[in-house]
Amino acid sequence: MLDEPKCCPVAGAASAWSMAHLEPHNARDRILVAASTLFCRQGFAATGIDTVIDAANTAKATLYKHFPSKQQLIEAVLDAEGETWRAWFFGRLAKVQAPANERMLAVFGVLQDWFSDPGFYGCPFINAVAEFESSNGAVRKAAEKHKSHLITWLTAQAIEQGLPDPKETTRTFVVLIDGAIVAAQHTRDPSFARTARRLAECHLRDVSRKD
Amino acid sequence: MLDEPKCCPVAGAASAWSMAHLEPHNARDRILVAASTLFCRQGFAATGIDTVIDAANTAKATLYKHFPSKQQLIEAVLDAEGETWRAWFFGRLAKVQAPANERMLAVFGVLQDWFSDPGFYGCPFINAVAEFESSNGAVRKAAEKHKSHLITWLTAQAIEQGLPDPKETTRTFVVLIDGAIVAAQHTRDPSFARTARRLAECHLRDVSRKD
DNA sequence: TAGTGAAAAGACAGGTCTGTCTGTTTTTCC
DNA sequence: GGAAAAACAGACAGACCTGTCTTTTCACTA
Repeated sequence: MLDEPKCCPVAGAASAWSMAHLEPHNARDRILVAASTLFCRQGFAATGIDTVIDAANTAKATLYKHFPSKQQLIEAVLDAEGETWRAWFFGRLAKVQAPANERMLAVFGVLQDWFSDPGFYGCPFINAVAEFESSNGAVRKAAEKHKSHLITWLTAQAIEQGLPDPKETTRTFVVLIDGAIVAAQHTRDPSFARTARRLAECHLRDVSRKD
Repeated sequence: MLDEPKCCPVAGAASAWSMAHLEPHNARDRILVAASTLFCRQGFAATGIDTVIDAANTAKATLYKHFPSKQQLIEAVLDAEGETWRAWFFGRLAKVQAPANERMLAVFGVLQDWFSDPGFYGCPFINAVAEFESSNGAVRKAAEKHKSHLITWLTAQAIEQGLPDPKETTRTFVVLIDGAIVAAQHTRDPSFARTARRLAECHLRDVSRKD
């Protein structure tokens, strides 16, 4: 999806972080949006192809023309959902006009907005890896790819700040981001983003002092 | 399981954190152990009853006599796996002869041992909630119950240390523990436990200073 | 030794799953 | 307006799913 921008955000949709809120313009996009919604809310294995067909108001042959197997549909959903989420996430962060220090901490404000959405269901990649664990290499690869984008961004910020050990700071942020996501998903309490932010501030103070 | 201790650890088993390494003494325990292993490694929905039967070397009628439905088997597995894990985890922590300060930080050492086990597959409760998300209330409840044990222990430690805000310290540790688990699961790198520990130290220094 | 109950083995029903195939209708584009 | 591509509708095959049921085996006990 979105090779050419055939999907555009629904007017006034609050939840630009998810594909589920795009207005699909063709059968392929409709299938992707429906599959994404269902897979992420009911599980990948628990959602049947027929359910996707019904939700997408399409035909079986059409689905299998665009996505030759359910496995490939799952991969396409993760790919598209990841791209949508990252566009939203990094887009929000790019608007932060502040020193790298503050921009890095702004991550947790954006996360809190995500957690506060009533449709928040956790991170699709964390959920997918949790569901398939070791039994689906392609899903793990998709998750790795997604996380590598995050890591690249975080490391760049750490370097821009001139922190002594950018890699360790990145690892620190990864733990905090994953932890906040899971805690918020389980408790439905978005304020775990604040808890994570406080820890991040603590870490940044700590490593700056050592200079 | 374990109403009376009919299961005992396999001699020399390194991985006492999981039911999968107990020596089952009757059909019911064999089913629980097999189901636990399969559910946690291939997913709950993706694992069929017949697969469990085969792995447990038992008969279908026997399984359905002890667990009237797959849903109830899932709940029993989570219950038993949680109890086994907590017995291992808190047992390890109880052996730590040190001030509450150190005992709380010792959590991350125990976690690292868990992550280092080749059979580590993440936290069964995080994985189960991820798989079913909102579509299975009983699973969410089981996860809540498990986490509440952890929270009780953490809060008690924070109070024993005389920390100014035990609840906030507990929330902090919850984020760090969840984050370390997920990061280690995805990367298969146990040292995320150390990263989390450093953050915890940072937090404890911070809240102690404010006294 | 006869009886009792737990477990094994596996056939079976009824439903759902993925994926294929055959037509018909709609859209698109020249 | 007419040809080509795309999408719709749905029957169908074959596998697999959960859950029930019957029959056989076996261990223990009165």
